[in-house]
Amino acid sequence: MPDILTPSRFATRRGNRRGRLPANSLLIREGDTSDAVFRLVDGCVALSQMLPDGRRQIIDVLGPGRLFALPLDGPALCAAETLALSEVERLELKTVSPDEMDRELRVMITRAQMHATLLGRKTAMEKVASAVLDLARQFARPSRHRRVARETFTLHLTRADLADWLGLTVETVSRCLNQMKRAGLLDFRPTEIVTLLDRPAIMVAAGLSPSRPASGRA
Amino acid sequence: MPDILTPSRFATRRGNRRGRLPANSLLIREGDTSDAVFRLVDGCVALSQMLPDGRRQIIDVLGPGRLFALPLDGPALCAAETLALSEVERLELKTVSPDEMDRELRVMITRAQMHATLLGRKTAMEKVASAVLDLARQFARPSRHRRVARETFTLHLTRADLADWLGLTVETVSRCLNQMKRAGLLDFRPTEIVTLLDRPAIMVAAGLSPSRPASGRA
DNA sequence: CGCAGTCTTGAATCTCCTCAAAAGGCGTGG
DNA sequence: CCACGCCTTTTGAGGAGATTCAAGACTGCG
Repeated sequence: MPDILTPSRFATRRGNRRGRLPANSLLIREGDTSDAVFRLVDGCVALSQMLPDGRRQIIDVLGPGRLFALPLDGPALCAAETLALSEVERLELKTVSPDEMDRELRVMITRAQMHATLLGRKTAMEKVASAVLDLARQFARPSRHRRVARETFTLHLTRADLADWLGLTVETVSRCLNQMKRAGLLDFRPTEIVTLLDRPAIMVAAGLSPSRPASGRA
Repeated sequence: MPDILTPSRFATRRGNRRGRLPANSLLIREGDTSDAVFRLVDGCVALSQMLPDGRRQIIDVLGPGRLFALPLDGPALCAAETLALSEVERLELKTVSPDEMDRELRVMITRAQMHATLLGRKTAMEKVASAVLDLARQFARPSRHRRVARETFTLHLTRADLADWLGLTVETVSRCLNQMKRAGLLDFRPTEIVTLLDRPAIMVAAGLSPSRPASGRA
């Protein structure tokens, strides 16, 4: 169970605008409204919705730089929770430039559209491969060996998080990931450090031609 | 196959801002960019994406009043096509108030988020029931008998469109719809006029408590 | 060291898909 | 007006992919 940490409590942390939060902090509850937005400075945040019976869907996984908790019209505001130790900045709504808000809204839509195609039309394997590519871009670690360009990233999500993001079950996610590992497409030593060993093959597995961009941001 | 009708060709129709388009007109192709947006005055438009191998996902189904083809950052602009005889207004980007653009962006996000939950976490039956409720709201027909409040709407989508919207197959959509019909939840005489006979039961079938709003617009 | 939580793996089950065929609608043309 | 063809929809039977259920392995932590 995530700790609860509402926007107001967050705001009172030394009265300032910036805070460091442990993993699994619930920043926003579904249905909350507020006069502020948040910027993820470092770490990882997930936006999610729940069905009445407890089924969960993670709408988006955010990496450093993303804004969240933008005020939306409908009643369907997402819950937001950290998936890793994160640094979050609270911004008064009025202090955010319309341009920046706008840009974030567009990023959200673009990503939501791509994700809808993933959820509705891709196989389990394609979903997992697509997720790996997206996370590799958002959470890339500087490669230690400069010569071999091996992409590595920190997987902040648990299998359960991945499942809720991709519309699968934990077991299916695990099976796909290990299948890719056995096939030599990627590797994960501890479960949270993932290395892409064969990016073109992963792109094919994701249902993309090995060249296509597939980015969701500018 | 839809007729093609690019924004430029549309714009040259008598050089004016408004046009009446038959069903299955392709208004925007995936990847198009433009300096204008469109407002759906009457009819029905679907936004969709295709995977390289032809699988299609309908991102959203728009009813009268909605804006579409807003410029987005990423490469993932949707194709837009009419699903019915529609009246569409072309608006120069500069003439649209930022507020209105903003509002539409928020509607799109809210709906996209709800739809992600539907695609990732609902059963076939729940998906179809949810779709029926959404369409009933967007395409409600004035009820003839004022006394009995029977909701009726025009189903502009084919089974194939519904399938591509809900991440199902035509057959599954047909089976769910007919199952609801046999259970007395709804009726469709010609396939395109749908009547809600038992709204609470449909809401339950959609995975909602029978009271919850489930709206995606203000 | 041992417990709790996460992850992996296997076997059985089920939902939804695939394939196939028949039925219904609708416009065209005889 | 009916016949024909085309397209959409419906329905059935069988199969596949993902889920469910269940157990065991691994990891981190007190």
